[in-house]
Amino acid sequence: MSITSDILRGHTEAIILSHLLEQDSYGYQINKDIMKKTDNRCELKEATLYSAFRRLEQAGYIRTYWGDETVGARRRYYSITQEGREAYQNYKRDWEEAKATIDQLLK
Amino acid sequence: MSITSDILRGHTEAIILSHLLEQDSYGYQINKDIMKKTDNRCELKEATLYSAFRRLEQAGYIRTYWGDETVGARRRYYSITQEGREAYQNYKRDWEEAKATIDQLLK
DNA sequence: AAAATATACCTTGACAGACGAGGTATATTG
DNA sequence: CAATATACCTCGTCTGTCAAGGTATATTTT
Repeated sequence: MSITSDILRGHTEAIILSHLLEQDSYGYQINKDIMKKTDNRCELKEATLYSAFRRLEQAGYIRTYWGDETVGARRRYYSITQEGREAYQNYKRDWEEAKATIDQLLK
Repeated sequence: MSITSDILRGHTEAIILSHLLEQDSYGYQINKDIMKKTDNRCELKEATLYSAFRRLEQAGYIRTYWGDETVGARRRYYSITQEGREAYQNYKRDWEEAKATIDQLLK
């Protein structure tokens, strides 16, 4: 069983930022890593991922650069900015509070 | 601070079903009760509530009947069905799993 | 008595995020 | 040489939330 789109919604950006806190990475890899981390319970579909990247960049939470691969397909790397780190803390606070609230309602 | 629409999404139906497990109730009251339960952290907007009612009824998870008020505005009551109880258990399982998964990702 | 607020129901249309389906290009494997 | 894996991307659809609007009755305030 895997996490539904409707539950995922609202967490995509936080999940990506969290991953970028560990290290810079690129779309394809982030996708695979998150699936692996969660035993395939959470899959960010490509279209979802790329639209989130666009929002995050627009917001100034991430920056991008091209990798210097000489072989294989080019990779667009993402790195989290200082604002991104702060935004992540807010996302996390929101999550902790939402989690407690929903837990309280779903007795 | 209150729960965002994007996080709420996917939980509305479960929240309503959970409330109806306690007792039959009507829209206006459910709205107030949920706000009170959560100190205004979770507010299901009216339009959101009514569209959820429609989905839940369509799915056979709730049934409705008119109250027998002789004074004041009429009330449309909702009650949870057996299928609704089963659906609730599934929502709850989904939530427990999603919660663990997201917790794992937002380190 | 008139105006405002609370109780109670409802609909319509806009918006935004997730995603299916499609596309491009390179490298490896059978 | 066809298939699969790696890697990027876009377009259009779908669905749930919600702002804004509406109706009607009862109570409270001015």
